[in-house]
Amino acid sequence: MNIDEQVELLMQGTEYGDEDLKKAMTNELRQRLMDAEKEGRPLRVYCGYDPTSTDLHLGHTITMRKLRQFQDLGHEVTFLIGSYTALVGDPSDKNKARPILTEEQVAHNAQTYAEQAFRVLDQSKTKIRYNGEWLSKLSLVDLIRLGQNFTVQQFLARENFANRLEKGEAIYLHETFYALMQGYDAVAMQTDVQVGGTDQLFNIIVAGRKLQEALGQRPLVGIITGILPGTDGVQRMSKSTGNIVPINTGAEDMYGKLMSIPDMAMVKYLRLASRWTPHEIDVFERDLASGALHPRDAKMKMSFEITSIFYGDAEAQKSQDAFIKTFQQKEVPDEMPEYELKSGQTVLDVVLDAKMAVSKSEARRLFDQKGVRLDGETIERGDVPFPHPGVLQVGKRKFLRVK
RNA sequence: GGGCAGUUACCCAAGUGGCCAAAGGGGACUGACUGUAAAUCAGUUGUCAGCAGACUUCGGAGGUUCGAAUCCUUCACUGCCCA
Repeated sequence: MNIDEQVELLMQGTEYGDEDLKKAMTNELRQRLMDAEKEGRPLRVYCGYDPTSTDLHLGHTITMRKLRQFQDLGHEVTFLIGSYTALVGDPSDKNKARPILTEEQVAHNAQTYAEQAFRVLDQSKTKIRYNGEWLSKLSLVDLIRLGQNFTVQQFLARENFANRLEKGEAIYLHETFYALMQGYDAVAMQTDVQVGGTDQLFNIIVAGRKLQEALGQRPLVGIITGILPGTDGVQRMSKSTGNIVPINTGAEDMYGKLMSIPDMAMVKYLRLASRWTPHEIDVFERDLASGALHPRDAKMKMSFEITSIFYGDAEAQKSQDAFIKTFQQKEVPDEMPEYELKSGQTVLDVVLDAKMAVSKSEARRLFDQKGVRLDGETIERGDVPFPHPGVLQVGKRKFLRVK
């Protein structure tokens, strides 16, 4: 790949919210790539992850995909675990302050986090570091010196702080330290390129670059990846919104969840989460627009690709077959949980015992709403003895083989 | 440190003594239509109970009252203004 193609690939799916900034970063990236080639050294690229939770979802992997692209182009990638910053809590893109984690939690989360990350990253080419390595050594005076590079106004101008200010919500002083700490990460690692989501724009472009410059380093190139919408296609994918595609969910579930996203979001998913090249995605987009490609088939391709990243082609194929059978041909899926019927159980008992409903009231509602079927026959009432062994279906997608 | 305002169900937000299990919106769930898409329509959305009814809930604790989300006391948390 020549430099221009590399730039195109690496800038794919980025979002700066400002054309000038994007142009500037594109140019700086091109320059860096050329310099690196001349000097015969790889670029030092990193992205930081705060191990605040253990369940990764597709949205978390966007920056990993980007790192992987750098990796494949021969650059040096560091997977930075924010062991120390997690103790502070990132105020980015939150309307509330994050809870502060204990060291044990951080250590445990970091472990599971990395395990999942290596489904995207090439483990043999990835360095893992913890920012406690250098941040824990800073003294109070050091922190104050870092703070001298910033004004309160710069922080107040930040969108998320400004929002909270306007809404009269709390902004804690310690939250402002976060950007300084992250900026210092860039300095400590002498970073050439930092990858992060749009919520990290301030931390990367303002904090990181400024500190590097102040401390005599060449300011890094910020690669700001766009936001992956959740399964609703509109809102950012996040656990609290409940629109996530989890990573550790099983191939079938992942494939199914991907099939349920709105058409609008398909291309975005490909640009941010797939291994396809910009050109391949352009073709896909064109065929979709011209009608040469049916949206359903298009989405199946997309779902296959993304599922395959995490589970491999064989599993993705199996999931696709199961999907066609269950949802397109309306047959019962091959694999489903099994349940041993105990004597005297009513249908309600089984639904509850198999955790297909949270409470009795909810189960009752499902019966009333004709949401419970046994071998395709709607069961109107829950308080009758379980009629006969068969496949119990609750709602559209919950199946249970009752024996 | 002082003054004022606020804390309601998954989220936002109404409700200022009985008509409140608590308006409205969002989200979620079910059904219809479909491509498990979107849009649309209908319904549901505290728990237990086959209608009736009972129980728990409105930041925490205590109190007034026949009766409290609503009044009082106190504690905790948040914001605003003043210092």
